[in-house]
Amino acid sequence: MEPGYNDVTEHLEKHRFSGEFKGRCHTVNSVLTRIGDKWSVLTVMLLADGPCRFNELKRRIGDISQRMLTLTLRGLERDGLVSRTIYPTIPPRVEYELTDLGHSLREPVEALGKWAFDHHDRIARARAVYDQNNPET
Amino acid sequence: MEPGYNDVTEHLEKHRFSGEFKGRCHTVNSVLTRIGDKWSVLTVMLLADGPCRFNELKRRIGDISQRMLTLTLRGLERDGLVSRTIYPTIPPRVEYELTDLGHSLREPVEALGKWAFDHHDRIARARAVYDQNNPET
DNA sequence: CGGGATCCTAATAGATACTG
DNA sequence: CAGTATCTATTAGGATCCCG
Repeated sequence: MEPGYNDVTEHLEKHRFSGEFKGRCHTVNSVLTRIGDKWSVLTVMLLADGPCRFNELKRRIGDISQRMLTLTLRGLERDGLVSRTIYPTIPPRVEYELTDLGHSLREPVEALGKWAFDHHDRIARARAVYDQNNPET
Repeated sequence: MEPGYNDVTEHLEKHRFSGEFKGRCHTVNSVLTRIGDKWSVLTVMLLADGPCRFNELKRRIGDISQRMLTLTLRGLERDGLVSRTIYPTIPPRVEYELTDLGHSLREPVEALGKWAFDHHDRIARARAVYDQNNPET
């Protein structure tokens, strides 16, 4: 499992009794950390269209390395968001597909996506102002 | 701006015309990457209660280092999600507070939080199953 | 085609010490 | 109190080669 997966459960155990609110936040946080990595959300969104093979997915994402796509898919599979089906043909054919759990993630993620889209210009402006007032190192 | 902020705008520029859908995804992604870091969401959630001083925030979060809290707050401030007010008393007093933009982020984040909370047991089980079937390296 | 294994770099987190 | 500076450990991510 090489590059460290920060474990939701462990994190939960550690913080569950340190206050309901904070507990909830750490749960949110662990999920955000999980799907907030560089490729997970994009992958989930692309898989929303339907099942997809490894290399097709790779092409559609475009600038992802083979390694990261593999790791991303393994992570999503481990969390039960994506299923992996092997067709033992020659050449081999492997299809990835969103599970129900994976599909259920779309709604909140798209809500956040909408927020991002609605406000990204405002964020960009805020950054410009900030950078203006805080000269480069 | 030391530890690299992956720049929303730049990312947007690069991907805006490579398809509306993918463009949207990259936008979502950049926002997720931003707020998906280890502390941002937790910080925003705690600030939702009202203004808070640096060290009080640090205490409430508990296991954050001074450095990371500073970096997190700077990032949030730069994105216009948090305001920083200095009261030039002795000792100095600095209050952080959510801006309107920051407050508007709460809704989608809480939606995701709810999802996380509703499904984290299912995710944990999925992981257990996966790890069962995929013995440790 | 769909990866696994390996090597390498860059980004990020934490610890510690110091400062106005 | 509210940071900055510095140093180190850990992680994420890319490149490359290989294999069934």
